[in-house]
Amino acid sequence: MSQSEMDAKMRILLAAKQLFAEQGFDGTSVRQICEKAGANSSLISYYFGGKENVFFALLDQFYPTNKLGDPENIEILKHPVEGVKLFIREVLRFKLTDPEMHIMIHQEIAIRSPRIEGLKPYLIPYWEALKGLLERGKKEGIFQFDSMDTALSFVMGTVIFPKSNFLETVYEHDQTSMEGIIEETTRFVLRGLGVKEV
Amino acid sequence: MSQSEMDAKMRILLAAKQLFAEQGFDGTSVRQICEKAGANSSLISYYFGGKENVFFALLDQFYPTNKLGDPENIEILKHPVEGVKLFIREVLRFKLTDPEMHIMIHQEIAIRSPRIEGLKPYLIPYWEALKGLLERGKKEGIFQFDSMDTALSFVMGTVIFPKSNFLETVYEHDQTSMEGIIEETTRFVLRGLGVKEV
DNA sequence: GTCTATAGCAGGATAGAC
DNA sequence: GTCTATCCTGCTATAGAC
Repeated sequence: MSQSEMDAKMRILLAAKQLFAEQGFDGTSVRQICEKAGANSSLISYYFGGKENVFFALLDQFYPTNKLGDPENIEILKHPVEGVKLFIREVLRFKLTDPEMHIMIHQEIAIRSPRIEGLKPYLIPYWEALKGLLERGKKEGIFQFDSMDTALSFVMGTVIFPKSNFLETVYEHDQTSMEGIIEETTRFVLRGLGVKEV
Repeated sequence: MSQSEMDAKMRILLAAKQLFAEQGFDGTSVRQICEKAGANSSLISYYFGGKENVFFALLDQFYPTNKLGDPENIEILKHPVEGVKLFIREVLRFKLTDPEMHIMIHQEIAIRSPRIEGLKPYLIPYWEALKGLLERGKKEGIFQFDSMDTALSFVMGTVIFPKSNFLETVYEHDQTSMEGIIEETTRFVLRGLGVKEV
């Protein structure tokens, strides 16, 4: 792959990422992407073979490798509280460092898009890991909840729901650092799960 | 409005509600709606004046009146804990009794659709009320959090994030009653906000 | 590799018959 | 009020020149 080809492809990817996040996959046209990328619209077919494949190319390019599966973290994941902390940190780090990707994925989940099937391999491992942590924590008496599904939804909603700009008039727009947000979210979740000293 | 007209309009509304929830507004065509409704596709223009107006007709028809604004609830809203309980109950009641409407609205928020402007009058009063409760609770030392925006996002994510069917393989599909879900969600949120005895 | 031009289709909306 | 037929627009994708 030549340097210029790499650039054209990458320009298309970056433009698509931004537009998908702003307007959704359906709401974004191939023409729009290429105009923003300064490329000819036929190049989408040439490089990717269609708009849908641009979406999956974005996942390959920008979705982080699952840190929760790292061997070095195996020990941490045996401790429910530390495991949940790591889980929240990883998800929020992604959400806050690449908000476009996060929003794009959130949209796909929300609209139950046909691309969900292709998304599952990227997402499911995280939620399986969380479920394992919740199960273990409940068994050990550290977490208190009745329904696993409600608990999963609780943590999921808390960590993946992005700041919605339709509430801009309600938000105070307080500036909180990434570490601050991670810390406070962790406190919300662990307290919510019934952990006493957080 | 004659009885038969009422029926045709209503059949279209119900079909649209279901399809919007399943496939999103953009992913649903006028032809599809009318086929499901057993009506001619030109009737969308005749009755509503376009697809977008079907969306807003759904809001008028099915969005609940804001119970939090009822005079009888003024006293309750002065007590942060009781107020948050009422808030969660009202939002979850809507989400669980008319999931299609809830999912449809959640989608619009997620994709930042152009219809958001028209949605705001329906939604903002709830979030303003919640913000007031959080402020008061924090001032009174009942709730503990640093960032109002993070706290708002926390409660928002918890109550509005719907069960995502892409996680069907992860969920246990435990059957919990509406009251059970409301109770457990209330516990998550109040605990998360730092309320001790819940 | 990158362009122009266009095929081919599906969408929303409407005119006009009944 | 409800239908058929059709218009127009915008989309993705591709053929083929350069």
